[in-house]
Parts: sequence; structure tokens; C-alpha cells
Amino acid sequence: MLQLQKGVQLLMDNKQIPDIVVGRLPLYLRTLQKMARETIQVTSSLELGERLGISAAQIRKDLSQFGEFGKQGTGYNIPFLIERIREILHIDRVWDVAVVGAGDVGRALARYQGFADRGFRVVMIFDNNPDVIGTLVADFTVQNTAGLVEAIQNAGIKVAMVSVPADQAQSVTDQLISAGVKAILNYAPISLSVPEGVWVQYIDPAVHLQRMAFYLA
Amino acid sequence: MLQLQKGVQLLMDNKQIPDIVVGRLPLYLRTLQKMARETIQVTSSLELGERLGISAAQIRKDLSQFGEFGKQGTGYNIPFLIERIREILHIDRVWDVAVVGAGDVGRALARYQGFADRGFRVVMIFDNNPDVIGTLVADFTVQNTAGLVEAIQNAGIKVAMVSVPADQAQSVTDQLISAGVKAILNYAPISLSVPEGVWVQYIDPAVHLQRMAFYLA
DNA sequence: GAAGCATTGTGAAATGTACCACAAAATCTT
DNA sequence: AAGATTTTGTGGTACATTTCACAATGCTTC
Ligand SMILES: NC(=O)c1ccc[n+]([C@@H]2O[C@H](COP(=O)([O-])OP(=O)(O)OC[C@H]3O[C@@H](n4cnc5c(N)ncnc54)[C@H](O)[C@@H]3O)[C@@H](O)[C@H]2O)c1
Ligand SMILES: NC(=O)c1ccc[n+]([C@@H]2O[C@H](COP(=O)([O-])OP(=O)(O)OC[C@H]3O[C@@H](n4cnc5c(N)ncnc54)[C@H](O)[C@@H]3O)[C@@H](O)[C@H]2O)c1
Repeated sequence: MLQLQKGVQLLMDNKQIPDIVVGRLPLYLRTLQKMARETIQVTSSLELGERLGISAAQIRKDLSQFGEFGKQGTGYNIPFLIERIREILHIDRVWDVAVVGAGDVGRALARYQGFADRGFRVVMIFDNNPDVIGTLVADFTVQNTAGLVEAIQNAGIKVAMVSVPADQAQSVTDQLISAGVKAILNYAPISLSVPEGVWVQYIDPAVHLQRMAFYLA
Repeated sequence: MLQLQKGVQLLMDNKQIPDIVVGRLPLYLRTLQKMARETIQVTSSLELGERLGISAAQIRKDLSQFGEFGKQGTGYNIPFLIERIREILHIDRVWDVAVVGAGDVGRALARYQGFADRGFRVVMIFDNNPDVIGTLVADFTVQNTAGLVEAIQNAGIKVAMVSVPADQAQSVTDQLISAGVKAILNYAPISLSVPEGVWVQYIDPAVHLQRMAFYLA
């Protein structure tokens, strides 16, 4: 039986971690959590890599950036590795998230139950349409965007998802940033301009489809 | 006034194009189309790069993989470049797309008007829940998944979006592949296993949020 | 407890990607 | 029409990422 490692320290404060490595950690975590639900206790870089379509060497090298989490001859203790990755990604806590735009996408996000065990919780949703403001989405009353900056500032929210039309996305983003938001997941099909110290990620299904179309005859 | 280049040929049949370059073309295209809507006729790698947060050299190098689309001293004719990128990505046509899973995400995708001018068109939507089958989503009647393989095969559909729960996604994927689908956009938070010659892209907002959380204090 | 097997962590090598810098070419200015 | 200005396309270089390959280590079996 694999013992829980003691006194393991996360490195990473010295080194500069490549962004591409950071980007793979959530994928490792997602698969490890699935294995944990299958009550698998231990895995190897080889097995994990097969599930992910990533080489075993890649996984070992990536994890070695942050510490020594495995055991030679045995592999990785899954619950232990899950906790280490959660620490590294700062999701060994729950981040409150605001959603702006209570249309099809915003409502789907507000109702989605899948964020809970992955470090995030939607806590408010905004819209600027009088017909939508005041209606219920999941457990939330849709709030007026007019009060967005104050509400987000007061709640200390650092993470937001933007699901407004493209021509509104930059303006909404500017408001979010002035309210102290540091991480924005943008569903609008437009590149946002943000100051240093604010992170943006994009979700645009057409971009993914177009990318795949290149490889279609 | 910039003349429309004549006799320009796409290269690319010889060379192996890096996937990372292919992945940037949809972003270039999205921004070029926005500029076109602003009735801008001509741009430079510098201006395009500023809008995208990408270096001018990168853009020039990427485009040069496929041909010579610009004019020294002037830059790129936007409508011309848009057409070239649409050709390269094989979206100088419309791809019919099937959606599987008529829940919040699937319905949002079926109702979304933003695919039309980007090379894709949702033409059918499936579910396996008797309460959902037969209901209307946008203009579509939700079809029973039991008939999925036959319907997709008959329609010759090559592209699908999967928005079923994670534990159903691999099974749905296998059916899609047996029906001849070659490109799958998967919204379920799970890595899919597919044979050679089938492409998968993933959309998982939690992955993006987790990635950004790394950079939050 | 020794032999055999599995698997990590990691330098070194190989491969891939981004950036620099400049000649060439087109346009603009006077 | 000559010189100044702009901007492309690209060879070369610097930097980044992935893969290789193996010593070290721990587990399993006899
Ligand atoms: N529906 C999809 O499947 C899908 C797919 C890809 C991308 N998108 C993008 O996601 C975004 C939202 O899509 P949707 O389908 O939910 O659109 P939608 O029209 O259903 O919803 C947009 C909502 O934003 C609100 N809004 C507009 N301006 C606002 C502002 N300034 N402040 C606050 N709220 C504002 C509107 O009142 C509306 O309720 C769009 O940018 C769209 O292009 C949607
Ligand atoms: N809602 C969101 O914002 C969101 C965000 C991220 C990821 N996702 C993921 O997207 C997927 C869909 O999410 P959702 O919120 O729309 O869920 P949902 O429960 O609203 O919809 C899922 C639909 O799939 C149908 N379904 C189940 N098994 C099926 C099968 N074998 N064949 C055909 N249809 C089947 C169900 O009947 C249901 O209608 C899930 O995997 C979810 O984790 C959703």
C-alpha cells in the first residue's frame, strides 16, 4: 500500500512555470478525479497518459516542475496527486464567479452543477434587459448591470464569465476590471483588450469547428 | 488602391502545416471579419497583431505558409485575405452539423445564430429523453438518438457537437463515428477516445477557469 | 533477502516555435 | 522623379517544448 507522502513541498515559487504546463494541469486533474470516482487508488504516468492521449514522459516532466509526487515502481497516489494539483492551481478553495449576460449561454452557466466540485461557484448573474432583470435563473435573481461594479466590488469577486453579445463584451469587460475582477472567461466571439494583471480565456465553438475543418477533405 | 491579387495559389499541399498555425487562422479570420464589418479595406500585420495580442512577425510567418497574400508597403486587402483563409480552412462552404443532447447547452447551440456566417449550420438535434424527443428547439424537432446513426449517415454529416452528460459522451461519440462523423466538438468534461482520422476539440469552462486560477494570488 | 520487474525524475538531445532584422517592393511626399 | 516611408516575406537565430533513455528506487515473488 502506497503511503501518503509527508513533508512534500511545492516548488514553483523560484521557477517560472511555462503556461503550456499550467494549461495541462486541469486536464490531468479532470482525469484523475474521474479515476477517483472509479475508486482507483493509484496510477502511473503511462496509464494517465493513455487516458489523456499525452505521453508519459510529458506528464512526469510537467509534474516534476512542482515537486516529487510519485513513487518509483508504484506510480502516483491519486487522492494525493489530486490535492497537490488543486493546491498548485489555487482551487483548494472555492472561487465565487459572476456571470454577465443572462441569455441562453449565461443561463446555462448559472444552472450548471458541474463547477461545484472543480473550484468555482456562480453567485450572481447580470443583464441589462428590463424584461430579464428580476427574473429567476436557477436560484439567482438576475441583477441590473447598472449595479454590477458595486455588487462585484462588495462581494470581492475576482472571476467572471462574459456571455453578452460581441459588441457589448469590451464594455462589460472594462466594468468588470474596474470592479476588481482579475480572470475573465469570455464567450463572445471577440478579442478583448485588458491591462497587465488581468487574465482572459476564450470559448468560441466556431473557432474550434473551423480548426477541425482544416483537416476535413 | 490595392489591386486584387490574381493567380495567387495556395501552397500547403507540399508542406506540413503546424497545428498551432492552423489554430490561429480562425482567430485571424474572426478579427478580419470584424474589421470588414467596420468597413476597413486594408490592414497590416502590425494592426492585426495589435487587435489580437499577437506579434506582427508571427502573423506574417503564419500566412506565408500558405502563399503571398500581402503587398509590401501597403499590407493585406481584408476581403481578399478573408477569402484565402476561408479556402485554407475549407469553410468556403457550409458544413452541416448535428447536435447530440438537447439540454441547456444543446439548445443554446441549436438556437445560436452565430455559426451561419462562419461556415457551419446546425441541421439536427438528438436526445434520448422521451420527454424531450419531439419537442421543438429553434426550428428543429428533437429526434430520438435511436435513429442517430441512420439520420447522420443519410444526411452525410461530418461534423457534430456533443452536449450530453459526461458518462454518455463516449458512447455517443462511438455512434457518431460509426455514422461517418469526422469532427467532434465535445462539451462533456471528459477525454474521448477516437480512431485515427477523427478530430476532437474540447470545450470545458472549468478547465479555462482553473488555468486562470493558477495566476490568481 | 536476492532477483526481477515497474516506474519515477531528470539531464541531454531532438524537435518545434517565435522573434529578429533586413532586402525588396510598393506607396507617399515634395 | 527622387528620396522618405511603409510593410511584406523570410533566412537565421534564439528560445521553448517534447522526447529519449537511464540511474535510482520501491515493490513483488520466491
Ligand atoms: N448560444 C450559443 O450557443 C453561443 C455559442 C457561442 C457563442 N455564443 C456567444 O455568447 C454570447 C451570448 O450568447 P447567447 O446565445 O446567450 O445570446 P443571447 O442573446 O441569448 O443573450 C445575451 C444576453 O446578454 C444581455 N446583454 C446585452 N448587452 C448587455 C450588457 N451590456 N450588459 C449585460 N447584459 C447584456 C442581453 O439582454 C441578453 O440577455 C454571445 O456573444 C454569443 O455570440 C453563444
Ligand atoms: N450547462 C453548462 O453551462 C455547461 C457548462 C460546461 C459543460 N457542460 C457540459 O455539457 C454537457 C451538457 O450540459 P447541459 O447543462 O446541457 O446538461 P443537461 O442535463 O441540461 O442536458 C443533457 C441532455 O442530454 C440528454 N442525454 C443524456 N444521455 C443522452 C444520450 N445517450 N443520447 C442523447 N441525449 C442524451 C439528456 O436527456 C439531456 O437533455 C454536460 O456534459 C455538461 O457537463 C455544461
